[in-house]
Amino acid sequence: MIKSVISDYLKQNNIGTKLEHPSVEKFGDFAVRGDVNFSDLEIIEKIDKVAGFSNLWIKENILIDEAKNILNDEFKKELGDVNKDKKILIEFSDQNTHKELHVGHLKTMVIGESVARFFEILGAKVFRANYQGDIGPHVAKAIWGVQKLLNLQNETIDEFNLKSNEVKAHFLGKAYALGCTDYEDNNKSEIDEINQKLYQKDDKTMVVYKITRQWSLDYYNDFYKRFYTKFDKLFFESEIAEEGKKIVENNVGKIFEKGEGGSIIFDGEKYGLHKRVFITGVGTVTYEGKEMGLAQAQRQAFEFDKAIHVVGNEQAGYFTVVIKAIELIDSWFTNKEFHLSMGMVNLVGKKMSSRTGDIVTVDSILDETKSEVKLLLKSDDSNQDIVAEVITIGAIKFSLLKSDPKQNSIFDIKKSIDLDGSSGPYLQYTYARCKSVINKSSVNSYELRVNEKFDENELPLLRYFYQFSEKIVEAGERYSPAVLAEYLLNLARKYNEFYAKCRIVGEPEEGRRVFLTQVTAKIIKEGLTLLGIETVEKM
RNA sequence: GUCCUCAUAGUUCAAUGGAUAGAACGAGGGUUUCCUAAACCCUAAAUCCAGGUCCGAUUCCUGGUGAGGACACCA
Repeated sequence: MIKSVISDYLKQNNIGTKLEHPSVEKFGDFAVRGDVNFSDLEIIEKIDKVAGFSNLWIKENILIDEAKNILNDEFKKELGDVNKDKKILIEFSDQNTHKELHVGHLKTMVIGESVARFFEILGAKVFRANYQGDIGPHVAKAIWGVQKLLNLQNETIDEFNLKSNEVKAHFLGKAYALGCTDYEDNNKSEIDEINQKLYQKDDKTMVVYKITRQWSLDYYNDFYKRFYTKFDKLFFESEIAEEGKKIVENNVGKIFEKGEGGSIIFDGEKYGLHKRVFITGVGTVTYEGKEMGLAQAQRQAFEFDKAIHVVGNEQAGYFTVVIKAIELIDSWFTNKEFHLSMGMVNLVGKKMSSRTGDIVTVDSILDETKSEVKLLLKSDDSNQDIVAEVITIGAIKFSLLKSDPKQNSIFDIKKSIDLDGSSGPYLQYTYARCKSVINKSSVNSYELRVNEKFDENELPLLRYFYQFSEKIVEAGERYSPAVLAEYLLNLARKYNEFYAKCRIVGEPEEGRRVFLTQVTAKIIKEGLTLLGIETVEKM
């Protein structure tokens, strides 16, 4: 009974599973595990789910149509309806001016950009926002350090200002580290004074502040370009601080309350969370307080349906409290604010810290990876530098995207970025290989016959294509580009396997096989684009 | 101390209650008169421990153990 119901169901839906497993009992063209024992309906659901994920066996005609849809971009139309008319604000926010960029920041930038692209292909209107800390003690420390270092070098800030973005940024990083070590030892009061002056907009301090702030911004801008990210708007702490403070003050007695020493706090404990200080006893607004202003500023810039804050998971507790406060102040924000909690990037054995200098700077990764890529390049490439750059960025981005963003990851400085195996270059290489085959073949487009038979080497590849759309949707729903990254790797492996076994050009099967190659190339290119990675035609 | 994550081959990661736990790196062995060897093929190698729920648990629950993080004037 069960068997016939399932069998009919599977046949109707053109679904079946592989037959080879020892624990399956055969019947007709289809199979199911032998030891099942629940109602017909339940088992159909289960099988459907299992079959939907792997070993799916759909009639070839359906598969061929799917593949054709990919080639002529039809699949994009369907995807565009998934999040149609949704407005998503994505905030990249763990950078501070006056500090150096490290791998952790890179992860935010790379994942944020990719998630943005997923929402775009799924039909949403996306607004990329960048939120940076350009005021506060860390800035004071850096400024203090800059002044000290310039004195030592006998150089004025205007002279130094003529140097390259990179030099200035590293100098600033060094100055910040110096400020940090000295803060603990003996110059606490001096640095605190600078911090006060920053908030009071003291003229002399502001001169140095403005110049050094620009150093950071210019430097970051270079990276945004190199990593194919651009922002619709930059939000700065210094600009929203006042508004945030006002909002907090206006809600004292309602949402906020007086804490110890004249501070203003939010008592999250009423909601099962914890208490946090929004305005300090001295009257300066904290990060939490500023967030109240940021929410409003972001709403003003873009009336979003959802705001996604791409920030490390160490901020998870912080965000639950802050989001609660935002929602209580203005119910418009209810269920719109979302913290995309990302795992941290740690160094082998220790935590990364820009205070102690235990960081892997973005420059060092770029330089090291690029020089390694250049060693692998064939010498007859005319535009070597462009190719090397695309592969370098691809390798770095992919290494950050290939695992679930929520997981913490470990970065090993000694083991540089992967260039083979499960890597960006592996995909780029497979793409270039496909292009090479396509160029060698005289077949441009091949009209597949009705009931065209694909042989045993071709079929595994054909069966893989239809999953492309599904994986994009899944990756979007889970905020996990890794889902697609994994799929692309598997597809590329399938293709390379096929390539190793079958000749394409000049064979009787050339038409079909070029078709498969074209679809593979198309998926890899579109897929990599979603990950924010470019391809090269030759490598 | 309270709370939150997490624990899978030597290493880095997959597996959203289903079939034989899947890759990559590293280790060992092999493939190029032939469309790109950044590739392909073969071998060895893993679910932290103890209970529970279920026909079925890496996945859910409880308790251990271990790692990371957050817990009032930092950002």
